[in-house]
Amino acid sequence: MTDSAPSDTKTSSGQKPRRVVLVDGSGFIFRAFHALPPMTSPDGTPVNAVYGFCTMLMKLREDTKPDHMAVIFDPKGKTFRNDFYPEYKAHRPPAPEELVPQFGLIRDATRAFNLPSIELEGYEADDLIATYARQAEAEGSDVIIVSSDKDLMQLVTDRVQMFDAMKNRTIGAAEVMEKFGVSPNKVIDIQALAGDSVDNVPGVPGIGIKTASQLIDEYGDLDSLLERAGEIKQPKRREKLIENAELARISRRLVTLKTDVPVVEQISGFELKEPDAEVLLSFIASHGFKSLLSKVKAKFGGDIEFESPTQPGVGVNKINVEKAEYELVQDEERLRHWIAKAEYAGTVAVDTETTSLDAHQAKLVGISLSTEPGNGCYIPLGHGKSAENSEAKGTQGGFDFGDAKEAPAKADIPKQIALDRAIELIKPLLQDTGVLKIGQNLKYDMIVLSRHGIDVAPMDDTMVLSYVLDGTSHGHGMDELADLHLDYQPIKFSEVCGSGKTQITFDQVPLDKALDYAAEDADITLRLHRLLKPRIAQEHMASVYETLDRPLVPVLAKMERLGVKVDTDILKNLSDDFAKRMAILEKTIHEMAGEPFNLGSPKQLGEILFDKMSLPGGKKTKTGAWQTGADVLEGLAALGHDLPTKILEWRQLSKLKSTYTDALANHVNPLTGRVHTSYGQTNVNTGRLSSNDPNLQNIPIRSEEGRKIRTAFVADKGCKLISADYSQIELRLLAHVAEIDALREAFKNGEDIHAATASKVFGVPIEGMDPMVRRKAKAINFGIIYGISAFGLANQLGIGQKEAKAFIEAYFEIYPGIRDYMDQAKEFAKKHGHVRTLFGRNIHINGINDKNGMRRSFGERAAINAPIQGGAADIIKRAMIAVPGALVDAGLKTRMLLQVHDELIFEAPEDEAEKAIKIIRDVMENAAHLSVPLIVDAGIGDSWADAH
DNA sequence: TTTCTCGCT
DNA sequence: TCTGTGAGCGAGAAAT
Repeated sequence: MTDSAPSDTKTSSGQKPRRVVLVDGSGFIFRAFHALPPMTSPDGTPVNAVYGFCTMLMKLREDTKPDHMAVIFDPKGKTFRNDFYPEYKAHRPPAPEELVPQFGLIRDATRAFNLPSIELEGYEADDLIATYARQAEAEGSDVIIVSSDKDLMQLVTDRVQMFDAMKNRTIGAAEVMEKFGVSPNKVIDIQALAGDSVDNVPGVPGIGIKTASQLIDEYGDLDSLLERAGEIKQPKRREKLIENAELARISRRLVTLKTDVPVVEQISGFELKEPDAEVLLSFIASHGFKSLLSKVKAKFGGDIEFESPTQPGVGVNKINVEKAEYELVQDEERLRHWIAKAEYAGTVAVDTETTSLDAHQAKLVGISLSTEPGNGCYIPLGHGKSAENSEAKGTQGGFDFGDAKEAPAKADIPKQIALDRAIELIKPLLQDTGVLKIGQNLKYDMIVLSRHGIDVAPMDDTMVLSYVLDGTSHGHGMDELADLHLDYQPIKFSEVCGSGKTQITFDQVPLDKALDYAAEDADITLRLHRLLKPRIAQEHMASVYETLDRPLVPVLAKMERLGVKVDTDILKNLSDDFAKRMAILEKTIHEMAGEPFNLGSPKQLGEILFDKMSLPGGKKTKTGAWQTGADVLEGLAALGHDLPTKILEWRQLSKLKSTYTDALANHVNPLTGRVHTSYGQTNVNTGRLSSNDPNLQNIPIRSEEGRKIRTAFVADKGCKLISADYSQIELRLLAHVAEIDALREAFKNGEDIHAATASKVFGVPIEGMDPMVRRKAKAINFGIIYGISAFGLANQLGIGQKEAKAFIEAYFEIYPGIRDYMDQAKEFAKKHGHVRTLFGRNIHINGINDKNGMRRSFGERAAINAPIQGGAADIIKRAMIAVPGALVDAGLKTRMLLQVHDELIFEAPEDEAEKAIKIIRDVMENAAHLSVPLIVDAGIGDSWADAH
């Protein structure tokens, strides 16, 4: 190399030696992270360590004037040291969450500076540095190792120095002597004796650095010391050394850096190059390093300004969907390649393909990944017969399968990695705290994967991101988001699997078609993430996303996975009972009507009531049919007509039977014997959750008959159900938000809030109050939250509109702040198009500026209600995120199963239920600190009916 | 697929 | 003065 070297690289031939700078990238990022205050880039990613790294590189180039320079990183995973000492570095806690995304960025930064970014699987950065340092030294170069890691001090020589970039301090032989009390070439012996608790190097117990340096001073080196250990005068020390000689030798192997790593890149390739100004500036600008930008411009030229902040809104800043390249992964080697790629990128979009929309029964058919827009892979895992490549299948089309002998099953199954093996390989990636997993509705995939023992973390969900940003102004399905943001129409599921009767499951899809569809999903998810995530910070939604909706995803996944036990015998008995009574009612009604008709048909019923029987008060719906709602029928019943009364009874039973007792039994999962609802996190405008398949948020409670359904929701054997619900949370929130002193006082004093209101509005004492009076006040209290009108209240209470209007006026007099609050809410909504909850969630209000008066007042009522309902939803979300951890911390096995807007349901082992209830109540009541107390009512029982 | 009705908070 | 008249959901069945 010396002969062929270009003349401008100086060799040891008397001229100034060339200077090689080796940067310990992994060591630096940890120190910079802890040393520098938190910073975030415009997209909300934490970047303090990356910033520190960039300034350091700039400064280093200036100060050290290297001829060659490289940045060296620790690879992911175990190293050769773990092969002979598995405990090595085993106690390291996972990296802080804010540091995780920076691992990838720091490599990006290195490349942006046009510096080699070096790492090698199986070897620590320290070993690579050692190898390069020794090579460079042998070639007569000077070496500067940019690190302050004491493990590298063994490398210091005349030609090799260390440099602590954060303290701006050079470390030479003198500094090593100061630290270890010996010269650099004896550092290994000291470390072998003293050990290192951080890296979990054992050393010899009872011997620290001081003793070690004394001993090495006296005996020369470790081998001599161990050989002559018997000569040591202090009995304890002598024993320890003799006993632990082997431990010392292992420790020496652990701390000795490898100087003969089979490196791929050569030092000659580290020759310092000027960075591409445009690449570097765009990297720096995109991460918001303003002060660096001007420095870089001054040094390297270039002319890039900060991009003006993207206008919030839909359809801007589209990423064009360029030609994509997708790979079908069918063997372990390619899977390993993709896993490494994802580890290196630090972010990966993940999507699973399965056989069912029910995550609790779906069979995992394949996984797709994407690390960059335009790339992606699909890993088939459970494709079966007829899932051959569609072309191959086409050539088989001529065969008469009916006559042919059945081919061996294996021949029909396409080549794919065994499911268990693939899970084993991909699990570390999906659980790696250093790699962000991105999904679209990732909750589904998390449930499927959790059934294979994988807990996906950390994660981002593009569906949730979209919801936090845009509310329900549009849907958040992937096809819709792709169309909206990328102007691209992805392959539809129905194009791959068909629809209706001929629909096939994904395991029957030919691999080439499956690849196009599945890899595209991951690719698009990744692209959407790149568009949506930056908006979170720009639009100041970081708090809502980071502290509420994102951490809720794994919580919901867990709840759905657990499900709730339902006693199907109880349901069956109820069904039978309802059916009998319905049959009797049906007969009676047909007799009364004089002809048989379909009781379930509002149309036929309306014709019977109003055309045939000519009952009064008939009103028509906008489609021209008679209205037959409960209110209409109740009105007729009040006039003394029997038939409507019977219809109402029948309807109640019919509803309970079809919607609950029959339907619920069909939702019991045969594998778990429990019912697993699915929570919709992005369906409700105000921030509430919704529940579907089945909806467990509308299980009857108000009527005696309906309440029986809740007896079928039971605790597992040896367990109890706990129900904990917030008392009057929305009224309390109103009192807090609108600053209604009188209301706040009543809550602080623990008064019956409806009685208190009645007492003030109607001027009667609380003692001995007429229940009717309290009922009126209760109706007003609730009505107010929704922006009630005199008409509505009159209807509700069955009083005249004038009277109702007087009540409302009186109410506003008593609580004057309420009117102000309502006006402010409306005004805010008119101005911004949305309102905001206490916790920063924006709720879009449709029609607030509509010309149509009806639509506008609809919007106005929404503006009044949304901050209250949404604020309550935020509070219970905070509780849901905190409660499971609090229960675990208390050593309890109690688990959260269900949420019903202001109520949480838990399943607790019988003997810990009382303890659990205390913790649950405490966390829920402290989920927010308002100017009124939050109160939680909780109960224990064998069924939901008992616990409530 | 849409409409009506009704269950919950 | 008159509209139509507290909020937010999901599900089943009939009608289209």
